[in-house]
Amino acid sequence: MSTAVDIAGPSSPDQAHSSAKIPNEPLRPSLKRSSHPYSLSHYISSPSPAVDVKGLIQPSPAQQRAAQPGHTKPRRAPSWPDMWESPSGLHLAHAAELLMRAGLLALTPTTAEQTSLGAQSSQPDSSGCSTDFQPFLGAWFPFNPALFPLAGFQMGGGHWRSAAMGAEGMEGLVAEGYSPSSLGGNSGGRRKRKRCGECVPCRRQTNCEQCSSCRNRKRGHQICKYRKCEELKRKPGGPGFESRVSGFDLRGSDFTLALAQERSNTALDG
DNA sequence: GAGAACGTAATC
DNA sequence: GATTACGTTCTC
Repeated sequence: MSTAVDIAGPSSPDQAHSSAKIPNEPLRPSLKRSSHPYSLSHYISSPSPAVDVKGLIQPSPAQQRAAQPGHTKPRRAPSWPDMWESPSGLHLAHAAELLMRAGLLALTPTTAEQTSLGAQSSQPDSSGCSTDFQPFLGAWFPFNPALFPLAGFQMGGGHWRSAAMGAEGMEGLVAEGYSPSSLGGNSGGRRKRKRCGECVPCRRQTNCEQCSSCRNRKRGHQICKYRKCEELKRKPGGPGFESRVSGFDLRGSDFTLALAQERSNTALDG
């Protein structure tokens, strides 16, 4: 079992079976083929000396039970979906907090970051929207750009930019999930979007095997409902489509609530 | 409108 | 060629 931090949740033999074709990474190989030289584990493998990240970022007890041998069915605890797999994104908040505690996420940008990000993220995009996560975490939250290329994307002026593609003019379309090949225009009109790789469902590594999509995979040809990319759920050009990137669908949601709760717990612990 | 079924693009 | 999964159509 890998000791690398598993952002998307638990893994177990049965889950390995249930997602036989799902790699450890939550992303499809095409996204995995980023030009970025490091994996997530690379950034997490050198935790700050004061905090044991592996100890902090662990599956829930229910997941630990599920990961134990002998479980033949991914039967979940009554609390399912738990924090790690909650479609609401709570686990993202938790992970962010944990990373911050571990010093893996800076609360304030370094000078270099400010400089580089000032040239990228802080620039308003065409819609006048700048990328800033401060409202969501109560502090400047850089969403360390080094992490984004893991999915082949990186932040850029409020749009996702394909790091692998590097086609500036395509970033808007890439943000909408269109693959470069699908943008060729000679594919007969059928354009398949790709998973963003960054939303909560995309980060899930395992199929629930219980939703209708999982149960009916042969006929349905659909990905697990809990792994269905939030971006792909939206229709291109549909309402709210333009805000999907900067907001991560967490604006005003239980994301900040979870953070507040976590901080409250921390204060109590401390 | 939601979910199921199907066609098929994309990938391995 | 097999598999996965997005997009569309159909059914309720």
